[in-house]
Amino acid sequence: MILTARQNEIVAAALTLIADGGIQNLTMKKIAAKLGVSEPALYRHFNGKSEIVKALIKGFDEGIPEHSGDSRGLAAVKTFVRDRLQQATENPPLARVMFSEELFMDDPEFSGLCMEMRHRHRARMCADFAAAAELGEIRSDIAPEILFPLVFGPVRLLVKQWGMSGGIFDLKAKGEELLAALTKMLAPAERNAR
Amino acid sequence: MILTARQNEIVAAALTLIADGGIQNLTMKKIAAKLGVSEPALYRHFNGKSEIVKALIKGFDEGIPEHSGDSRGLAAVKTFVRDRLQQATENPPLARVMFSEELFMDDPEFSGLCMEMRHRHRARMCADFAAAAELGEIRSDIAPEILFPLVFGPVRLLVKQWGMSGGIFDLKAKGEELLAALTKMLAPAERNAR
Amino acid sequence: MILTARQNEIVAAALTLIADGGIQNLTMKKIAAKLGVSEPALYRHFNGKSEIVKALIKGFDEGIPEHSGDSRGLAAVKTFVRDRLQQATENPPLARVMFSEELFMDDPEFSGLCMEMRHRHRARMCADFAAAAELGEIRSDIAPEILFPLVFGPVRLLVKQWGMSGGIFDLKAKGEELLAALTKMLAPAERNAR
Amino acid sequence: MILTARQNEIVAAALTLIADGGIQNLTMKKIAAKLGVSEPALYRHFNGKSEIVKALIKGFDEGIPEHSGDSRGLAAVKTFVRDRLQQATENPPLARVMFSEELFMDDPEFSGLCMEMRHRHRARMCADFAAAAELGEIRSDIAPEILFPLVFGPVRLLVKQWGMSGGIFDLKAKGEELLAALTKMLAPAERNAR
DNA sequence: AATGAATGAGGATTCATTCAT
DNA sequence: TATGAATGAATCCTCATTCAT
Repeated sequence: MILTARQNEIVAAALTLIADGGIQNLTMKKIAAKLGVSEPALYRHFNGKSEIVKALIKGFDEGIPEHSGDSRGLAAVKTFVRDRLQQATENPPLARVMFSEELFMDDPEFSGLCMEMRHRHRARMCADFAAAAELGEIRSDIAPEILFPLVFGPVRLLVKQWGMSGGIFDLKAKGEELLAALTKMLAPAERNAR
Repeated sequence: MILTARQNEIVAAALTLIADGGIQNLTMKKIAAKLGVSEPALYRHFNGKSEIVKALIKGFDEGIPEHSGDSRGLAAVKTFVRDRLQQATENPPLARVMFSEELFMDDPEFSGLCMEMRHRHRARMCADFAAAAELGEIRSDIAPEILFPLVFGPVRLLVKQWGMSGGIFDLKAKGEELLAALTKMLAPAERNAR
Repeated sequence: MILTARQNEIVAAALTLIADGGIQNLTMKKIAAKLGVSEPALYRHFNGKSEIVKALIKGFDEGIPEHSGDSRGLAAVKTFVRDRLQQATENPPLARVMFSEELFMDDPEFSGLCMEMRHRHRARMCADFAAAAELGEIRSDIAPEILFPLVFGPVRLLVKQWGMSGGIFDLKAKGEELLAALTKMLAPAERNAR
Repeated sequence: MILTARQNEIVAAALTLIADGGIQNLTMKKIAAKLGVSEPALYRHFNGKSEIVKALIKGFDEGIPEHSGDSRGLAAVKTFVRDRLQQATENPPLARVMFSEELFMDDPEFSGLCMEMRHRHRARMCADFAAAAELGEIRSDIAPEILFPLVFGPVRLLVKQWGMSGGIFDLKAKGEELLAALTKMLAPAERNAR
């Protein structure tokens, strides 16, 4: 989906508004005010409010490469995590919205979109977990579908807290601590023995 | 905080509405309709909408005993987790709201309430982690403040997914799987020991 | 009209409320709150809000003797003025309402009541002016119906300003200054010559 | 303050409504109905009800020249009075509202505005009274601050009665009678003179 | 004599959206 | 491409009043 410059401005304004005050704070009037234009002007660029929200949601996917490049297994998982942290760091409002599917979940129009994204990412990560286990990078006594919440639950919580705290701590540093701990915990039993 | 029967009905209706369609779906009109009364009737029982939301948020705390009974360390953490799962199972709408602080975060009136609760629970869990480490129940090479997201990130994610899926899987069973995995991962590296 | 003790309390509360915040501030809820009772309780004592307002308006007449006692002419006018100042001093909220017929004028139910009172007082004063002129107490080159606004316009303005200022100055003293000035101005031309 | 055509229509409608039924009668719905538009349409032209009332109050000042032109002393006072009568005659609803500060007094937002206006006019008149006394146009045995209520109390009462009576008499004619009487009463006591 | 619960009517305001210009 | 004006539907909330207790 390619957006015009104006469309990008609108989506960015919408994101900031949501980050600032939740979905309730996202009104056409406020978007227009943020851009310094009148409300009807927005309708030149989007068919309506939901189109804006949809563009915003789809924008989350941007910057998430479809494939993990040449990395595989544990490395691919870590890269994925680090990319999310990077994304949040670069666009702090995103951090407040990124993992708050419930914001959009209520509207059936958006919940499908969100679910599809979530499932896609999940499937990808599960494949990587399986590869990692096979490669002996991580312990194999935990099912991949359990590994997913084990790894991404903490990541989401961390990003959310960072967003809600207004970016009071160093997200990337804390993220690395988390990854280190996870690495330790997921290490194959033999390694523990060294 | 003791609520009258009618107040409890109102709060329950409000919870259902939020679970159904987010905060946006929580309107006085809809609460009234759910109870089969007129809107103004609600104002006999609560001073306004925010009082209802506040009562709802405070209600989360109910059923969460202040202290962990006689259990300590790891057992206390597990009990806390199981209590949350039980709470969600008993009151499914709660599962959709319980860990969605962002729903209320936008309103400064509620965000304080939520934060206080969160911090209280977190402090309690961190103390339990520290005790568990000291008792040798869990590994001691991970700081308690990292342990917290490591354990509760997955729990939150699981509960949220259960809520959003409409309770399609067995929350308690999946929760036990999660706890089992966490127990494994957090186990002290015996072969490594001293 | 004889009111019970409770009715008097209600009317007094109503007067205070109006003085405090205008007719808009007069609600059954606030009257009830001021008396520490529930709203329905008020309906035991008055048939409704308008009955309360009517009682209040009629109360203005209380303390205004039907006849000027044994005084006549200028003295009767002065007595009437002094009585009004006394009434206001004794019951400051009254000062904010006393001469604000427009407060009630809008409701046809009350405007009649007010008009009748006003006309009655006016007729009485005009008779006194005529007597005063005949007695040679005041100049006779000004028609009584013009004398009325000339004397009571200033009195009303004074009382109103006192009420609105929160009683910041000495109403009676200023009233005497006013009466003195009026006496001078109304003195028969011959007197001026002395 | 320059108002658009629509804004002027709205303010005029508001004035009529207040004149008709007091502040209680001033509702957005009724203003809208009077203009034949929907309620929300009003919000394109004013930010809210209080903005309308404020514009209305400020409008009172319009047509009141800041300075008394080239007239001074007694002439300036008379001009001011005649201007007020003219204003009322031209816009009868204004007559019912013009001197009813208590209508707005309850709302602190408006009472300040009204007081400022009143004080400004009063100061101006007092200066003119002082000048008149110095010029020997009026007697000097009455203090200017007493002269003010003496002159404007009657004027206000007259205008109010005219407004409340629905314009049943000739305001300007009665006003001239009043001015004539005041002129007589305020005339310096020539025979008394030094 | 008093209350708790309820209500229909109405209050101001905000929303996303449309339309003529 | 943008706007000013407008709107129907919805928002929360307050009003005076009634009724069973």
